[in-house]
Amino acid sequence: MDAPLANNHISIDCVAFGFDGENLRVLLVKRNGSDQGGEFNDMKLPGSLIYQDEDLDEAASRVLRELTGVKDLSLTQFKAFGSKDRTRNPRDVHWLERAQKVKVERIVTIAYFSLVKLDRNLEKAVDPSTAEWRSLAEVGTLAFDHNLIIEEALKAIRRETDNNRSLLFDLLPKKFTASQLRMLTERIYDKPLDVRNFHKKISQLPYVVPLEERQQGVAHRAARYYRFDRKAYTGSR
Amino acid sequence: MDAPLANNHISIDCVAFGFDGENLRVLLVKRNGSDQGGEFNDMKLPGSLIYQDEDLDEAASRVLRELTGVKDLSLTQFKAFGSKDRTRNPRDVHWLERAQKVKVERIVTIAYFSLVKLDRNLEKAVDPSTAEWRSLAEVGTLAFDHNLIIEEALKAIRRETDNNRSLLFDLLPKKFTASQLRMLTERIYDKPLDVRNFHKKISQLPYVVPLEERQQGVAHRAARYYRFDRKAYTGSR
DNA sequence: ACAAAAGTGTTTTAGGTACACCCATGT
DNA sequence: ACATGGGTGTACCTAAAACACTTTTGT
Repeated sequence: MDAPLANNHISIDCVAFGFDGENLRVLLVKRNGSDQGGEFNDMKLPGSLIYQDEDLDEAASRVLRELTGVKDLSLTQFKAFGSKDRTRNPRDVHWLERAQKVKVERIVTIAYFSLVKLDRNLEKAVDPSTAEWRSLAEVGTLAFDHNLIIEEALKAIRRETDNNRSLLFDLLPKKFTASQLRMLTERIYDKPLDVRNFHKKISQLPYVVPLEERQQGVAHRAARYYRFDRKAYTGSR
Repeated sequence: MDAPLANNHISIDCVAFGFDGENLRVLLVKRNGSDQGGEFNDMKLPGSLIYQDEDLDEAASRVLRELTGVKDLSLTQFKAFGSKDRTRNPRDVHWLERAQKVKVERIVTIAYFSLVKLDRNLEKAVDPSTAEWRSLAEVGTLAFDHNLIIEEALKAIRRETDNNRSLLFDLLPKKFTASQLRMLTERIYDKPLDVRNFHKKISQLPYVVPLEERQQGVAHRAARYYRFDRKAYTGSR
C-alpha cells in the first residue's frame, strides 16, 4: 500500500429532466472559456465540487436549488464516473482550474438524475443567459463526459421507472391528459405505444384517476384530464 | 463558490458474491485494530483507496486480484456512498488513519459487485487468516457502512439479473443441476419457486442446455447436469 | 423397505398485442 | 365541411401460477 494516492476531487453532476408535452428536456448551464483557439462557449451539466461538511446528496440538492430556486427536487444517485480520461480534453482542465482555483488531476463525479415538472414557474426561474432547458435532440456536444452521463441517466430512469412507475408522474403537471402520459412513456422507452391498449391499461390503474375536467379551447375534441393518486399508488404496491 | 472544498478521499469497495450450492456468500477481510476498549477483531469488505493513474474499475480489479489471485473477475459499479457519517465511528477513523497513514475527513467509496464461481480453486486462494467467504446469514456487523453496502449490492444484483439473466451463471459451476440454478434464483430473489414451473421454464430457454451427464454417488435419483451456452444467450437477445 | 431428492403435465388466469373506426371541437 | 387530435372493443396469444404423484438411487 505504498503507491502514491491520487489527488482526486469529488464532484456531483445533475441530470435534471423535464417534459414539455412533446419531448424530454435536460437542464444545461452555459460555459465560457478560452483556449489556444480563442474564446469558446459551450454547455455542461449543472454540477459542483462538494464542500466540507456536505453530503453528496446535499451537494446535488444545493446545485439544483441555486439554479432553479426550487428547494426539494427529488434526486436519485445513479452512477459514479471516475475514468482518468474524463479530463483528457485540455480545454476542460484549463476551464476547471480557472473556475475552481484548484489543481486538477482527476475528478470523480457522482451523477444524479432529477425528474421535475417543467411548468412556467420553473422555466422562468432559470436565467436564460446562464442556463437552459434543452430538448434531448438539441443537446449537442457537452463538456467533459457529460454526453455520456446523460446517456447513462436515460438508461437509469428506464430502469427506475420499471421498478417504480410513480416516477413518471414527477415529470407531468398535476393534471395531465392521456396522450401526455403516453407520449412521455414513448419518449422514455423510445418506442411507440398503441393508443387503444394504452387507454385500456391506464383505465385499470387505480392510481391514474380520471377527472371530469377537460381541455378548453382546443381545435379538436377536448381531452380528459387525469391526476396521479399517490396514496392509491403506494397502496397498490 | 468560496466555501472550503472537502478534503475527501476516494476508495472503492468490492462485494464479491459466491454461491456454495446452498447459500450466497460474500468475501470479507479481517480487520485488527485497537481503541479505548482494547484490541478488536472484526471484518470488512475488501477495498482500497485509489492510486494515482488508476481508474476506479482498475482499482476494484486490483483489490480482488490481490486477494484471490484471479485476474479478470467481472466487476460492476453499482453505487457511491458518500454520507458524512460513514466515518462516524471513531474506531473506523482511527483504524483508517493508522492503516493508510492519511488524515481522514471523509471517504467517498464507489462500490462494485462481482459474481464469481466459488470453486475449490478460489476457496484455496484466499488465506483464511486474512479473508473468508461468509454466508450472508453469518456476516455480522461490519466496519463502516459495509452492511449497508451489501444490502444495496443485493438490490443491485436483483436489478441487474432482471435485465441480463446471463449474470446468474457467473455464480454457478460450468456444469450445474436444475436445483442448483433454482436455489440460486431463490436466494437472490428471496422467494420460493415452484419446481415444476421452474423445469418447464428452463426447458424452453435455448441457453440452458441439458447434458447427458448426471450426478454420481448420490443417495437419491441422480440429477441431470446443464450448461450455460453464452452464444445461444447473446443470440436470443 | 425406506429415506431423499429428481423429475414430470394440465388447467386457469392475467396481461400483452394487433387492429379500424367514430367523436367532439374550432376554423 | 373539413382538419385535428380524442377516444373506444374484440379476438388472439403468451407467460405465469397453482397443484400431486412417480422415479431413481443409496443405505
